Amino acid sequence: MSPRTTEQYDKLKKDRKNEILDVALELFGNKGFTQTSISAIAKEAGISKGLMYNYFESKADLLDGVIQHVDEDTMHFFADIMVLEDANEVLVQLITRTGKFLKEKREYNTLITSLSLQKDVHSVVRDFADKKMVEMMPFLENLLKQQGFENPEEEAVLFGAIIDGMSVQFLSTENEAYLNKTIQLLLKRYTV
Amino acid sequence: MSPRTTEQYDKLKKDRKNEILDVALELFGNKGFTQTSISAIAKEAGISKGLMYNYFESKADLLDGVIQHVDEDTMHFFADIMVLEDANEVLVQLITRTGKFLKEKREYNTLITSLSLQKDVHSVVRDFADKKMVEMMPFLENLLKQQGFENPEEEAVLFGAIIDGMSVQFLSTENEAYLNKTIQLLLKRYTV
Amino acid sequence: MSPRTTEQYDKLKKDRKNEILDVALELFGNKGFTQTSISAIAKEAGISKGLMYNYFESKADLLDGVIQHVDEDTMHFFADIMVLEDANEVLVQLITRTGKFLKEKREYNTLITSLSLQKDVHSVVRDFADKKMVEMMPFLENLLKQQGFENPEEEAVLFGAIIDGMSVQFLSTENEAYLNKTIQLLLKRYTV
Amino acid sequence: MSPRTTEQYDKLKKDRKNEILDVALELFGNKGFTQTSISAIAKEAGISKGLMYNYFESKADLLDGVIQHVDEDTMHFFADIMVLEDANEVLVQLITRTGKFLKEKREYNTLITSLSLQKDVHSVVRDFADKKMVEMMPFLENLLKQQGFENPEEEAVLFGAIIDGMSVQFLSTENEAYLNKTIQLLLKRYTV
DNA sequence: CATGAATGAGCCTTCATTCAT
DNA sequence: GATGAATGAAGGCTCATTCAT
Repeated sequence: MSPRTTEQYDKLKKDRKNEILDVALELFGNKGFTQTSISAIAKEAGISKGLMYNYFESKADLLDGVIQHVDEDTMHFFADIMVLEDANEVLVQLITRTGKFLKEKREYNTLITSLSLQKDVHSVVRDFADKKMVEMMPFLENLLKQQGFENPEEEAVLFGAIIDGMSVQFLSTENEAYLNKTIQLLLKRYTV
Repeated sequence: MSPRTTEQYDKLKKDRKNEILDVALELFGNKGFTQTSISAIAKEAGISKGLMYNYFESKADLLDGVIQHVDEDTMHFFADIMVLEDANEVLVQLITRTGKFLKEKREYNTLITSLSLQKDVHSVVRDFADKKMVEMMPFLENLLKQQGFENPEEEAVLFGAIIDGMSVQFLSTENEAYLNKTIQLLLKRYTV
Repeated sequence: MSPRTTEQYDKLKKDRKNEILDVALELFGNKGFTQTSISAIAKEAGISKGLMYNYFESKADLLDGVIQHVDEDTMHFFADIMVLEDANEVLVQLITRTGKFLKEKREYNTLITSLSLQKDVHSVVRDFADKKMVEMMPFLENLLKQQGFENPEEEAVLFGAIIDGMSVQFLSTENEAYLNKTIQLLLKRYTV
Repeated sequence: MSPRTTEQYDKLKKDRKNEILDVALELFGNKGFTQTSISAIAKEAGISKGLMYNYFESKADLLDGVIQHVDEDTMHFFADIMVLEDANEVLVQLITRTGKFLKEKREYNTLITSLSLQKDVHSVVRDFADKKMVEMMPFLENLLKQQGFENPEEEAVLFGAIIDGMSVQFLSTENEAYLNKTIQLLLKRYTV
């Protein structure tokens, strides 16, 4: 009889939006952004094509939404590492959580990696990549210095490359055993 | 006015095919496979759209062609390394040539990496990746053993990860200086 | 908290309806009927899309409403002219009020003119145009006869054409100065 | 066996293009630009929707094409009037040819008038309207002066209004008899 | 009475592929 | 062998209209 309250609407809308974002992430991640049609996402989400545009202004906007949505999760994933005092413990967490992150958010990582390989990358991704580099490297360097490495700067470069290589290998092959193995080796070399 | 000989025709056809493949690689690599239209390739190659189908059955077939075409180049790139006797020299060549390969065949590497991240990957790419893994690792292990590494198997895994990480970093950022730096570090660590 | 009386409701409903009609007229007139969406009207009127259908059965019905709504105004605009006894005064009023009408109800006039140019015009507009012709011409003829014109029938045709030409020129160019100038010329020629 | 020559292609393409332009003009003129879909034009022209884009880049481009196409005709319609020496003869031609132009190019005139009533008018139409005003009025003034009118400037304004009014009346009602009548009155008043 | 989520048809446009010449 | 006109199936997006609440 009476219309829904604003709160009810907001809740409903947010839930549905999240559902769409989840479906979109799965398809974008597995098939690629361009290869995934709005229709496919709508069908998978069980809604009409038109309704998609009630939640997102355009396909590009949906992509933004997907990335930001997971970015929040990502923060949670690594947030409390920064506050740890022991450098060794930070490295342990960094390595193991990266593994967990890759497994649990595989579609997201695949999507981001794919996008980063394209020339006309959405600014969101480019910004993200830049930030990662600028913020991460000095932080890493400092950790490795505390671990007693002679050339922490050089070691940080190699460490970063191993992480990225391990990631792309896992995302390409989905070989979880090999990922676990590489993580063990990282722990062995960089932590005690 | 005399008709061309069969050989001349074959030569012409091969040249033209190679030109198409070159153009296709450039566009596929920079814009992505899906984002590149047959029309665009034809126009860039200076031929008609229809003629494209004289050389390739479909867009997918063209992609196969592109990959195989560069694969031959790739072989040449690394072929004579295998016959070297000195393990150190092999590693030096392997590392430096990988750098050269990334720079000179950037579009190709971008294309392959992109494709390998997709679920519905063309079998060609999947096969290629598998082969790389199966053949490369034991070869690498052997080299590192000769270099005196205590755990050559483990070291091979890390070496491979660094190579892949370095690659994806370069392909994403196109930062050549950083690539060169990483190559130097690889040489420092794995060769004398 | 006491329920509103029926009268209050009716009043409220009428006010709201008029507001919708005003907004619709403005948008239809400036952007065109087809180019104006129900959503845009609802948003501009500050009500929900759904409520629009409480007042109007369809977009076409809303258009009907808009036209009839202004038609009432139009009557008021010209109503008391008819009762004037002096033919000269009637003409003066007819000419000057037409100018005022064009300026004050520009959107309406633009809308009507636009609609009248379309084949599949809503019957409302067609009827309106016919009526205007049938009723107006004899009335005009009579006036011009009283003003001493030798061929009042012919003069009425030209007079009507000037009015329509002046109108469409103003609606197209929005050049108010030129409109005023034409009005002065009309007064000069047809009144004393 | 051999492909068509460039000339053959050009001829074919031009013919087809003209056919599309004719159909588009008819539909745009009768139903309005926005109300006419590319599909409808293609169907009426007996070709596929996709082929439309082989001839015109977009719907807006097609509109441009339609307008320019008829503009050429328009020039021919009025071109040789300018060179006549006798002012009276020029006016006779101007009036009668305007009538002919309205009848023979009714859809075009309807389209142009419709477009000129919209705020966001395509620049082509706006330019056209401006030019008409700036070039036409002094020309008209001069003619009427030669015809012995006391206030040629004022008379030109009225003459122009009658032409425009007559036009919009005909385009709205399609009443050819009334158009002819108005033309006779114009001739009577402005020529001998 | 009032809301806005939801639908589905239709719109403009692109593109791989075919085919008459 | 070579051309580019032609097709038809999508794709992204808009919008009038309906309906559960």
